[in-house]
Amino acid sequence: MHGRAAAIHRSAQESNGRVVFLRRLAREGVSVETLHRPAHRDALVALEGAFDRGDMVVVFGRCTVEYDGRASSSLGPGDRLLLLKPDGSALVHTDEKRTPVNWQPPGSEHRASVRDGRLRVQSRRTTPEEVLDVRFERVDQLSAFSVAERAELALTGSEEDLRNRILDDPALVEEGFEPLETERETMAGPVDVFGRDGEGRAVVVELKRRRVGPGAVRQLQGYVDAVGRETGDETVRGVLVAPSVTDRAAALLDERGFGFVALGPDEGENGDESEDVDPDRERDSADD
Amino acid sequence: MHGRAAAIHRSAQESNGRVVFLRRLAREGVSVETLHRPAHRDALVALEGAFDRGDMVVVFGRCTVEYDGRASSSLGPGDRLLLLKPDGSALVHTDEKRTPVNWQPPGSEHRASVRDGRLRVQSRRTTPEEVLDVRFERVDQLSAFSVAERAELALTGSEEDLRNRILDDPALVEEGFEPLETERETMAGPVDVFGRDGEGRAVVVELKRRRVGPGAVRQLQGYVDAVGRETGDETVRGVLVAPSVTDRAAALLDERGFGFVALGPDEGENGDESEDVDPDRERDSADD
DNA sequence: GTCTAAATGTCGGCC
DNA sequence: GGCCGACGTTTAGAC
Repeated sequence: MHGRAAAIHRSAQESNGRVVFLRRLAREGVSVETLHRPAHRDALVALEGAFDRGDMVVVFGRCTVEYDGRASSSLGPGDRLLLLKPDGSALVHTDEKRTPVNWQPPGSEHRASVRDGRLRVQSRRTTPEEVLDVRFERVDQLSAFSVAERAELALTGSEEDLRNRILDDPALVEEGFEPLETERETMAGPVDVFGRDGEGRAVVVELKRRRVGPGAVRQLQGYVDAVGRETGDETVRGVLVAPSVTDRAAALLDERGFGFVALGPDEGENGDESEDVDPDRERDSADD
Repeated sequence: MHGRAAAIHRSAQESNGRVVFLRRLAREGVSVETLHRPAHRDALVALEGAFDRGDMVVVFGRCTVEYDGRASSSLGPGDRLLLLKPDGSALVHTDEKRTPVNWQPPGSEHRASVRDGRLRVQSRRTTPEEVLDVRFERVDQLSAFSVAERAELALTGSEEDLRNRILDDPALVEEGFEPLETERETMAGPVDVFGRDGEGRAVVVELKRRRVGPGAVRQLQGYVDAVGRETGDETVRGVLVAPSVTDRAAALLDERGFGFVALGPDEGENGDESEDVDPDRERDSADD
């Protein structure tokens, strides 16, 4: 469409003897442009056009990948899918795993070139300085997608939902609990919910949306210690709120004298027995 | 190519009046099959063929996404790219961010169907039970890629590299340090490096490949406490090894009397002044 | 920008 | 399969 697409058409015809397919659709604001088995030069022109238009680009082919930045990596030749987003993200996917084998975060700058008979896509960013280099020896397909319509993701079941649940009904933590502050700052970091119990003692509440291990207890311990030091109060209590705990976490909670409340972010989850439950009772007991 | 492709061709011709493009290439073990603006039934047949062959699939179009499992989410209509992998992974990408807006981990099972005039791709897994539902109102393009060649990723700059660096030259931690055990188990979790200093005192070393905050100090504290309790030794020392620390982390290290060694996983990184550096000196000092 | 912790985190390793 | 911590984590929110 307009100057860019024309340029791609022209290049396609110039591609000496190789079969190049190009299709561009524009309907309801969405357009797709695809090259099959393009010559590198044609792929290059198409890429530059897609970058200019702010398209999402998919390149599939045989390539190598080099990365250098926070760490360094090298990936030998193989078939991969490269996804380039207009926000500067780059993802290199193999046929396995949810996580890309290599990537570049949003804000990076993509550049394409042809060198040594290869299509090269470079993505660079700063702070920290990082470079991703994808060299295609063969491009099987290149597609540019124009993204017209968006929508917001609505997600439930987060830690924030758990917090709201507790602020709505503080008795879920324990009878008489009064929340005073969320994200209360301490030297060890922010406390999820800070409040007082029925007898006026300070209570640090740490929330987790899912089953927790020793890390959550360390976190709670760190906050309890920090509040203790910073207020001079030696009687600060700690309570962990989570759907469940591992054995080790339960033992640590016990050792430190922390409370545990079995509660998840969703309505349907173990919200009933909130009376300062001994963590041992929450685990699968041998006698049931 | 062979039965499957033929079936798609046939279906394509049956697609009443709609323009459908199909291309299948097979060279050097790689093949690509693409439908442009397919009717949902054609897309369905192509998807099933791709699942059978173990192809990587990309679907771009206007869709809604529902997810229910560890959390729940809903995503209104919009243009997205769906990537389906033969290992059961599913990724829904918008034109922003490195992280997919919705996904399903490896091991899930993908099923495609046509319902209510929409192409529906469902991905389900168990343990935990999770479902992803992508409903396409319009498919702009569907591509199936056969992945033939793979290669292993070689990455350097990890925490393991840092550990090896220290095991090679324990004096980097401090003069006289003797490593005795890695991944030493404690109730609070495994200690990166456990050893003794020149005076025979137990030393817990926590390694981090990058700049650390309070979390790393809490981790170290948890291990030091655990080793202290489990051995009855009150004199256990803690040392954090990382390229640098935040102010809060430095203050916590100081408070707990832990040591800090400025060292990263790579050769070129601050490996020189390893003599039990006061964390304060590692931070940007007001007077330089 | 840095800092701090959440995340449908994902992933690997060990049990 | 659960548990545990690393990860080029990424991302959001606060300062």
